Amino acid sequence: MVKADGCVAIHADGGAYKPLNWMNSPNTLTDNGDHWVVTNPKGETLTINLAEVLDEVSHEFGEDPGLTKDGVEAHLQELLAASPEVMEDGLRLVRREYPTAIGPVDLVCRDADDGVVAIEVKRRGEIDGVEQLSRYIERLHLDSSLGDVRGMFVAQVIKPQARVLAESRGYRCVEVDYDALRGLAPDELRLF
Amino acid sequence: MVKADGCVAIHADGGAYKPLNWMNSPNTLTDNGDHWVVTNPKGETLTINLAEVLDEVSHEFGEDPGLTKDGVEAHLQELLAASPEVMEDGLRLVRREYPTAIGPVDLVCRDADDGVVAIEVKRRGEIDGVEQLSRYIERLHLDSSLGDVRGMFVAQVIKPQARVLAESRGYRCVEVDYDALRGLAPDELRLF
DNA sequence: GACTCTATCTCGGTA
DNA sequence: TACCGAGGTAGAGTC
Repeated sequence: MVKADGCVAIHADGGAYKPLNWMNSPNTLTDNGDHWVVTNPKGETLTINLAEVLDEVSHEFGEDPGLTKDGVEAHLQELLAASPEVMEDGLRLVRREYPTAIGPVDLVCRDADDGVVAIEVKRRGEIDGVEQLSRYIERLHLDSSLGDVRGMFVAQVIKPQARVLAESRGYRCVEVDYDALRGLAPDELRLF
Repeated sequence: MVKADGCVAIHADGGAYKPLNWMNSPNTLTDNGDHWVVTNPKGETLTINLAEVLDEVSHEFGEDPGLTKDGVEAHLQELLAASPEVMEDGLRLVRREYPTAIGPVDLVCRDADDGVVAIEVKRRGEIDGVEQLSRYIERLHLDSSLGDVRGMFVAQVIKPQARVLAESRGYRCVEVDYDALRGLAPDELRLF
């Protein structure tokens, strides 16, 4: 199996996981008819002798959409959506993944005074997360139906630089404990 | 990719080694047209939604010949054949894989006194290796052209029980250092 | 980019 | 059969 990045894998007809032999990209494949030679910049060589060719097919698959994993940032967001009061007393969820033209806002809530709060959720709170929140808030301000929008930056750990930037822009910073949150969540969100 | 043992692997178009997702055999695959459901006895489920089918090919490959690895017992035997004096002064190779009716003897040599020596080579010397050597020597004694045959048991490590048995039968025990042997071998046998 | 840690790890070896 | 350790580990997350 030769993939789009040039890597080569030789699979046996059993055992899903590991190829018999392989070479990762970057490499170069030379097709010599009855044998292929694959070499990489480290000077390693993989020679494949072809005894018989039963089939040979090739397809273009285009961009790899990749995988999105469950149980990390998405799961943290889910837990916070289920228990907004953990972040601030009186907070109520308006919606998760609130759509804007520049991407969805993780959480939009209303506070005890009915003011709109835009919340950016990260596992590790760093500067780029604060910038992201700023862009969303700027965007939400254009939506006159929401009135004034307050920002809140929520993460398991917020780095000092990120905290300074966020607070200088008037965003509240909240650190949350993932495990405690998990214990607090309603049964249907718990994994055990 | 579905293999002969029923295992299923979903590969992205890059990164040779690891599938995006997979399920090992034993399992059962149910083809529901637009989606496949793979389940295993542990109760785990893998559901594959088919967005588009570009190609579908199937081949019978027959018995898997497997892989034989270099650098293990066969390689040790090769190195010893190239340097018999490592095992005993004056030893000269007669031949490797000396054929008998019950299988090949790893090495047959002649010692300084021109006596025939049958040698069993193992990575780890255990009792079954000594028994194997005994059978070969018994067999070689039937071959009157060789005269008396002495036994030698050679391994990287010889277990105490195996050593006791071998020496009680009059076989010399020799432990050899693979790495030292490798450094000692002629250039064409060296890998670097 | 270097380093650390996890894995439905796989795979081989040994008690 | 269970446990332990290495791997061309790969791959993701972190500093």
